[in-house]
Amino acid sequence: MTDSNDSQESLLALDRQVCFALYSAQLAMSKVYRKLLRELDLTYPQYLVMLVLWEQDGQTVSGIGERLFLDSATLTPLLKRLEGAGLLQRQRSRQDERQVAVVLTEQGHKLREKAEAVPESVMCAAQCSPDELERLRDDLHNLRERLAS
Amino acid sequence: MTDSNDSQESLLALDRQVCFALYSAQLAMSKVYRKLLRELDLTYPQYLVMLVLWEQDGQTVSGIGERLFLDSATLTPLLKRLEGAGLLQRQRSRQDERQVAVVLTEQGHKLREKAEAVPESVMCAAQCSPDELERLRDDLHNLRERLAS
DNA sequence: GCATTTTAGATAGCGCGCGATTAAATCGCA
DNA sequence: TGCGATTTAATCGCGCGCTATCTAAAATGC
Repeated sequence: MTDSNDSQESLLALDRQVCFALYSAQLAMSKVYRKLLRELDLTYPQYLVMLVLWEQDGQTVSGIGERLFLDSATLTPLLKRLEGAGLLQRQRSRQDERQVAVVLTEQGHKLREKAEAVPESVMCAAQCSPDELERLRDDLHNLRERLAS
Repeated sequence: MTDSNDSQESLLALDRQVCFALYSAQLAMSKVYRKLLRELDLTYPQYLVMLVLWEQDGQTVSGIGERLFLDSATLTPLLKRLEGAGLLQRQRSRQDERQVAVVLTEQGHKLREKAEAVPESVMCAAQCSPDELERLRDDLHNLRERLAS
C-alpha cells in the first residue's frame, strides 16, 4: 500500500485539520457572496467595509481596520476603489492631517437598501438553523480571539 | 444618536454575522501559520498541497484541486513555485498528455519531518480542547458542504 | 475516419492580505 | 522651545483565488 493509510492517523491528515475546514469553508462562503454581491458591484471585503460604515459613518482608515482586523495596506486601495465607484469619499482631517475620514456618499447610503436582502440569502444558502449558526459564530469569535493572542 | 443603535438589531450588524466570524477567524489562523511555516519556507496554500502529496504522491493537478477545492488557475503557478523550490516535479502523463502528474522530490519527502511539528503548535495557539476543535471542524465541514451545494 | 465536443491544464488580469518601508504630522519631554 | 519618538496613512512587491479565455489532447458521434 501507499503511505495513505498511515496518513489518516497522522496529525498531518488533511481531513482531520480544523484549519483546512476553516480555510475551505471560508472559500465556499466567499463564493456564495461573490454571486450575491455581483448585483451590488461589491467584493466581500468591500461589503464588510460598507457594513462598518453603515453602522457608523465617518470613521478613519485605522478605525475601519480595527473593526475588520485589516491594515491600511489592504484598506487604502480598497477604499480608493469604493471612492472610484462613488460610494464614499476620503477626506483628510483638519485637526490631524495624518488621519483620513471615510464618509459615505448619498449613493453609498442608498446601497444599504439593496444590501438588506443579502444576509437572508446567505442564511438560506447555509441551510442551517439560526441556533446552529449562532453557536458556530460564537465558536469562531472565540477561536479568532485565541489565535490572535 | 447615530445609526449604530439600529444597526445592532439589523441583520447587517457586523458582529452578528457568521460569515465575518468565519472570515476573520480564517485570517487569524492564516497569520499563525505564516509564522510557523516561515521555517519551512511555505505559504499556507503550499503547505496544503504538500499535505495532499504526503498523503498520496503523484497526483494530477485536478486531483489535488478536488481535494483542496482549488482549480488549476490557482494551482499551476503555486506548483511551479514549489517546483522552483525543489520540493516537487511536474511531469506530463504519457498515457494522457493532457494530465500533469505532480511528484515529490527527495527534498519534498524530507520536508515532512519538519512539518510534523506544525499541527501541535497550531493547536497550542488555538488554546482549545481537542473535543472543541473536532466539533468545530465537523461543523465547518458541514457548512462548507451546504454552501457548495 | 473525420468533425465535434469534452477535458486538463495554462495564461492574463483583477482584488485582496500582508510584510516592509516611507513620509508626514503630532506628541512628549527635557 | 526644540527634537527625538510615536502615530497614521500610503506605497511597493508578492502570493493567492477567481473569472474568462486559450491551447492541446482525448473522447464522442455520425
